[in-house]
Amino acid sequence: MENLGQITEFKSSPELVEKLYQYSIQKNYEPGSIILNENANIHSIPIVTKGMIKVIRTEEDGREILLYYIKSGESCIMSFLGGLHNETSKVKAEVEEEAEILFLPVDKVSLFIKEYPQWLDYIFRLYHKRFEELLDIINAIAFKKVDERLLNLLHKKSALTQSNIIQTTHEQLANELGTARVVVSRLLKQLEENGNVQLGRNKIIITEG
Amino acid sequence: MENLGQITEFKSSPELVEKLYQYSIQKNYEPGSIILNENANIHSIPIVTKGMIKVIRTEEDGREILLYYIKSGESCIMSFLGGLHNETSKVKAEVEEEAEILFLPVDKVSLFIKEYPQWLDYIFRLYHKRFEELLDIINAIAFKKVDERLLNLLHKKSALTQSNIIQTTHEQLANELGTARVVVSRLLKQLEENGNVQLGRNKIIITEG
DNA sequence: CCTGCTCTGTAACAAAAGTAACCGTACAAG
DNA sequence: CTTGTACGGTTACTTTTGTTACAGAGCAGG
Repeated sequence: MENLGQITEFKSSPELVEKLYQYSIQKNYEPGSIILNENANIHSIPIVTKGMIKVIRTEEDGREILLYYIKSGESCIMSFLGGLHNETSKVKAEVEEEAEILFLPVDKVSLFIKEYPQWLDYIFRLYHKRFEELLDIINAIAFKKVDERLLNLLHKKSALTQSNIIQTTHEQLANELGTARVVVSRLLKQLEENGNVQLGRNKIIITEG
Repeated sequence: MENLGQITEFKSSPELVEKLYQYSIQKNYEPGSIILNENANIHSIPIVTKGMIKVIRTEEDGREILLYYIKSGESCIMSFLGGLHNETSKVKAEVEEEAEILFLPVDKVSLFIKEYPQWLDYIFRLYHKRFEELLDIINAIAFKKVDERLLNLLHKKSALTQSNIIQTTHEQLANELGTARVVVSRLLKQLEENGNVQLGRNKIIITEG
């Protein structure tokens, strides 16, 4: 998705698409860049047009947990509400894959809601999606064991990158799951023994499913 | 709150309030009633005008976890989005305190969005609130130990009922925290020894804070 | 006053996850 | 080639939470 015109809700309104491009500022980011920091003020909302971003919740002591990914064509809906209410961000957003992002000033966000019903539909759809993802996360951390969550995460990453080779470190995975590196190493070893994965340096190969 | 006109967003539009009453069906419920079941179809969204409702996420095996409370004047925003997209509910809603609820058909929900900006403001505000509550829940179950979460829950209940005497059973608390009864009993005993609470049958008295 | 029910207290044990410490190995930079 | 650093493997141990099982306490209804 390199063109906002491809977004379902926007197909019926080229005018909206044009306005979006007109009022947004485009920026490019390398993997690892921080788009949005916890407690940062929000002046504009990001719409991802290329690449992928991950949204992370952090605890004061530095521990983190992955909430969800923002894929191309999607926006960070938390920024949206935060911006609307003039609040600071409750999450951190980090670039996972080289990304191109449009930043739309919050005043335009509100304006477009009044003028373009498609824009509101878009926002609602994303809201809905994020809500469900958060519910899934809650179920996972409340009821699932770490090994199952780990395997799920690997599958999700595999699906996102459309490859069964995952480039990451145990430390990374531990952060995203909100646990410690040793735990991940231990469980990965088990998964390898069970034939679920094959381990390498900075690399995990999924050998089933 | 017995009157929708008292809701911040609605003060500027008595017309909207009138319409809400006109198109809604009012029902009354006893504590323990289930307003909305997981996987139920959503034809109308509930607006609580009296009492309190709790929203619960359940796992297939019967385990549950409390998400948040819907207080008087608030609505179940999950139903809203679910209704909009013609989906089934992902959560269960149970009456905590004797409640009076207005049910507004989903088609009216969409209609009002177009006609009354206040209605949209209301929806956005609730969305925002729920989102933050979900984030808090995630932080709690990911990073906090059960004893801390238990104490938090007790304080929350105390604040909601404006009383430091909490009427509940250990079983109840365990369900809301997504853990087992023995665990809660054990931790409550510890809290009692630490002087945080005083225990009785069907009753917990908070003795500090 | 007895009976049956629900609620609570405890013990003993198992499983899962967290923590600390240490070592070897791959890899990049010099 | 050497050296420093990041990464992964492993051990030993603690803490936390889950599980099972059972006994006593309070309470309502007959």
